[in-house]
Amino acid sequence: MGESRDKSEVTDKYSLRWRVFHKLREDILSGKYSEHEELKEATIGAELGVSRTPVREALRQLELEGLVSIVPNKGAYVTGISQKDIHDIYVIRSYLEGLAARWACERITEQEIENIEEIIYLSEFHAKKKHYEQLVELDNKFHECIYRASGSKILEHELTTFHQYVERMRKKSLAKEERAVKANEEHKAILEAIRQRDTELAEKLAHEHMIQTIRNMNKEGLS
Amino acid sequence: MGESRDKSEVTDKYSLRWRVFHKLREDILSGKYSEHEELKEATIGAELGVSRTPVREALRQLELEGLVSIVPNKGAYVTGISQKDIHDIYVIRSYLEGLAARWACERITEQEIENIEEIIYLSEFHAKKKHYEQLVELDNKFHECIYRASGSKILEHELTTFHQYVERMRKKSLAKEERAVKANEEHKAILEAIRQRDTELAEKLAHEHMIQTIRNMNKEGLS
DNA sequence: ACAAGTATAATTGTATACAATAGAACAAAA
DNA sequence: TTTTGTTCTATTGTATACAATTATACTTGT
Repeated sequence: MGESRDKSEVTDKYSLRWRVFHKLREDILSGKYSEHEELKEATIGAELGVSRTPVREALRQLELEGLVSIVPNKGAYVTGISQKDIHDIYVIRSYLEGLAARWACERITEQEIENIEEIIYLSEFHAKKKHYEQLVELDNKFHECIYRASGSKILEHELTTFHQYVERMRKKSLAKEERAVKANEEHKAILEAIRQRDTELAEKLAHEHMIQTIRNMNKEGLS
Repeated sequence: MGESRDKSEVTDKYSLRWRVFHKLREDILSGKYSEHEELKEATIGAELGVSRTPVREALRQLELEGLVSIVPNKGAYVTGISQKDIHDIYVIRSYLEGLAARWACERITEQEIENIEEIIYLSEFHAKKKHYEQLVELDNKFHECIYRASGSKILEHELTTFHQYVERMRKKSLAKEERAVKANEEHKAILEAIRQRDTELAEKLAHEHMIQTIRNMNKEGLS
């Protein structure tokens, strides 16, 4: 990757493996590679200007995420994720987001509540202004705050992974003002339930928030 | 790992990376390494008689599973999983197993139902005979069949990972005849609900099956 | 023409060599 | 004594070299 010195040294801070990993993930999710396509270490390395070593490490990680499947001594093949997979992820999330909200009721601190309030407040602002970039960022933060507040390392880890997984889908979803506003209102309701320590309601609302997202996704033509 | 030629050539079929990965995971989960302990590539490589390369790949994978955390240019540190983490995993599984059973209702084939019947039948036999090794194996198979029958690649992948994660806990659990018999009866009920295509009941039973497992875990002194 | 077997090439698996980084030990100055 | 700066060492990051494996192409015999 020879584009050093053009985007501040921050870019260069990341290891090659990290960059290859994210590049490949992005390319797979964006459909640059077709299903079952073979990913040859040397080829990818050459394209990205790195040796096979970081490529291999990245591929091994992607295997664990289920995005490529590796046949020993043969090669790595793109698995990709289908439209159905994305739907499944949202359904799974609907359960786990519910659980996270439930646990958050029992463990959230005043400080964390205030942080989330600020996020919601800012989201209202940016929704009005149609600052979609920021909206996605704030949506990220809202959910990650809930995950954190659940007090469960494992659940946080799972949900964060899924969350990143469907990032490109969310970007589309929130780029509709109507949905952006509604999503934020749902966030508000979830926070309120958590503040009241109403576990059942919080779980239900968080669950339904995902279901709404799925509905919205299906309404707009998919992919 | 110089123990070649003692356990049939099957053992040797696996790549070094695979072996290092599983060895490390086992060692971390069994508490051989203490929390925050540093895992040096060269040291582990020397212990296992392999070079740093497979060790590195294994560590990167373990990072994604959350068992080690890697600080760039510094090292890999054991994260391990606490008793609470295990509890959390079971609660998460209780939701996802429910979902898997629900989806299985809609998609399972006659052939798959028969396979599961056979597993249950065999489990009864081995439970009576106190063949605990086989029981764990059959318990694995039962759950994996349900995961497969759910028709969701993603859900299957998630649940399989969790399942392996808590394997050592399950071994203890099923080594009590009382629990082994009860677990099998619960399996039977779940299958019956799925056969009747009763989605609500199947989900509820699969969910409660996990809750029972948690209760049982807490009864016996934990790890 | 076709099948089987063998050589050849391409690709992954593993080991090692080299580069970059971070931390420790030590020395010098205040 | 404390602080700062420098050297040295240990460890990771990356590239390359070599080994093992798999797939391909070719040859040979029928």
